[in-house]
Amino acid sequence: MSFTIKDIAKISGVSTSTVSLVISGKGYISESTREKVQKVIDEYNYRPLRSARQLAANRTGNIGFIISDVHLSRSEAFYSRILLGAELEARNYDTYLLLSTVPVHINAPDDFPRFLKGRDVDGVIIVGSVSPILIDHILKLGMPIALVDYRVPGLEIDSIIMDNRYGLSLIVEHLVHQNVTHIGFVGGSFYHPSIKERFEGYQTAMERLGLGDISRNKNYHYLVEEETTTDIGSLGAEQLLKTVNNLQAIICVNDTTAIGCMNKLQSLGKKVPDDILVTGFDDVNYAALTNPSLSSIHVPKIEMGMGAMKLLMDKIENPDKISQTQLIPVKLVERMSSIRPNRE
Amino acid sequence: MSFTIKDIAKISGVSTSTVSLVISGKGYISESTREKVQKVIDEYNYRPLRSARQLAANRTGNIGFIISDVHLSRSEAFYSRILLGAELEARNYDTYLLLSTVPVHINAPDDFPRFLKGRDVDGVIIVGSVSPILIDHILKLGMPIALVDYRVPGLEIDSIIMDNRYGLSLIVEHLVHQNVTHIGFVGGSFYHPSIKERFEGYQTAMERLGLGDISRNKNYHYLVEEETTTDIGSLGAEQLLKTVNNLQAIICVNDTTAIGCMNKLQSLGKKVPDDILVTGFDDVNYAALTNPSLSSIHVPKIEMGMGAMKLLMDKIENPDKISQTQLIPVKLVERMSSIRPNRE
DNA sequence: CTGAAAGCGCTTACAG
DNA sequence: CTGAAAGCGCTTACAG
Repeated sequence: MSFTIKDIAKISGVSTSTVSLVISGKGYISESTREKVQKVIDEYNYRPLRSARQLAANRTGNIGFIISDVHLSRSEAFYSRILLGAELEARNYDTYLLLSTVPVHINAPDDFPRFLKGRDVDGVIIVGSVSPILIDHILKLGMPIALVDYRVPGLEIDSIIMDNRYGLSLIVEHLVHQNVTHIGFVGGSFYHPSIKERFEGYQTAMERLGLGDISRNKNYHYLVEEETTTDIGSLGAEQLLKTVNNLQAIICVNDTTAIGCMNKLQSLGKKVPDDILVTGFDDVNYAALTNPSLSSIHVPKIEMGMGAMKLLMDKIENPDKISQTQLIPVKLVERMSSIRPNRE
Repeated sequence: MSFTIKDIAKISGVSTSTVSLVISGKGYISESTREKVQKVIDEYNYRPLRSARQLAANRTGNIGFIISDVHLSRSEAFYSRILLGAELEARNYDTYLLLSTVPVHINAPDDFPRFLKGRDVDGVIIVGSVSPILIDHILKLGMPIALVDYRVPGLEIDSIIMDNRYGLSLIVEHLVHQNVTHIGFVGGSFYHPSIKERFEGYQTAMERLGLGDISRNKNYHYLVEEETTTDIGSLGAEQLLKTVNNLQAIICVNDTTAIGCMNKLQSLGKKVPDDILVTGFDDVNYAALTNPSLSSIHVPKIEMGMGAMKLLMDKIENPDKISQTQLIPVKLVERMSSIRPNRE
């Protein structure tokens, strides 16, 4: 068997309480004692047994990471970065992440993540939109939640969201500065707040720049009540081309749709950026690899994941803390797809 | 607080031992007692606390799932299905999967998954090729391993692999039956055994069908010491076209390279399948969505993940069991990309 | 087939 | 600042 806290205590000549205190960093320990004990711990490479620790401290040491199956498969490049960020931060808390996908529409309690049925996590991070039934259920369990890229207005839950409206205003300004004014928008279902905010950001920015007639013109935006896929991007491009004269640019609600959009434009004989400018949102890692490279709004995904983990652990340690919403800043990344040629 | 085993014992009028036995299904319990206790458990929706259980039984209840960062990012569609399979099976053992990526080349112990440093898993599943240093280290820890899509000859480790050679013979036969004989091969680094086996399968099948002169002709295959990406597929297509007269078909080592290959062929004005046939391997979920749809070798990924989990749990319960290698059968899926038009 | 009891390896008031 | 001791909620020989 491995060493236990008793062994370490005996070797160091102190009590197990003292060893425990040294490890956890809690309480007051004289510097000399701490050093003495720490030396023994290091020497024997001692690590406390998780399950014993958990049992005694009434913590599981696990955090649930929940995402809808549809989001994960549709925007894997986006959400997997958030998972990575959360995992990186989890290491600082000596916590493990338990990943679970859930159906978009929860029908039965059977669809809940199984770590919820046991008492196997101390809290959960939920990424993207998810059934209100699930959130309700977790709340009733009294379990802390941190939301990423989602919000439930009216509920007291920590959340981390990116500044979608601001991102859209950056794009619109970038285009208008190039004297591009006939700007279409391809979006998706408002079920996801980010999608809605991006569309609203488009409208607000257009109106602010005196292009309100365009942003309110039905022909200028193609929205579908579906998940944002490359297909939606293709359909949107086709549709806008059909209904709008003199279309100069298409703002896509995210990079995935932008890629579908560019492919469709090219297969219809329209060159990007020569004939039409295209932009995305999220700046997923393949955005720089498309041809032409895709202009996008950079979203710090890793940081969002880390932030969620921090918020959650903070909430677990201080249950009475007031919940907050963090708005993560974004920035424009100009690439080939949105640079108008021969501007001079 | 929640109910404990003591509460259940008191309510049912038995001892905690009996309740424990009912839950675990171990030992002999009279049917009537079992029913009585089970009823109370169901009624109060009792679930034993993991950490207590783990502490008492000296099990962590966790399994580590290790994959190299490069594999995961290159073949995400393939390996994520294996993860899903393992997760599905994990539920049957009431076990959680702890996911960790590792660098392809481990340099320092710091690169090891952190669940290895603690004693936080009962065993690990390793997917794809991984540094021998890591495997050595785990073996020294005395921790059971199950390998998926990888093998270390000479070591006693359970492994699950697909029948790569047989898959390749199916492809070659399928092509030759259509009177296609000028068949090239695009592959990757032999660091990964599957890649090597597929190439060898190609050679063996070609020779068996009397086309040995082709399979041994360097001009007929493009192999690079790199991860198999779409780029490799493009390069391979270009290269084979350049060096081989009358090229009729290209067998790609997996679907990813096949997609790069098809794109390149089309951009060079060659039609698939009219001018050249193309095949892949793995049958990832987007293989059916390419244009033309891609013929491939179907690999039961979910089943492989489940199988690995079973092998591993079996090994954990019976440490003296002899390790085995399971060869998973594969089958050809004929789609448009390999059907020669106007055969009649 | 079932119960009493020890023990798993920690944490945490409590006392000093 | 440190130690003795109780207790976390289970499992598992052991006895009967």
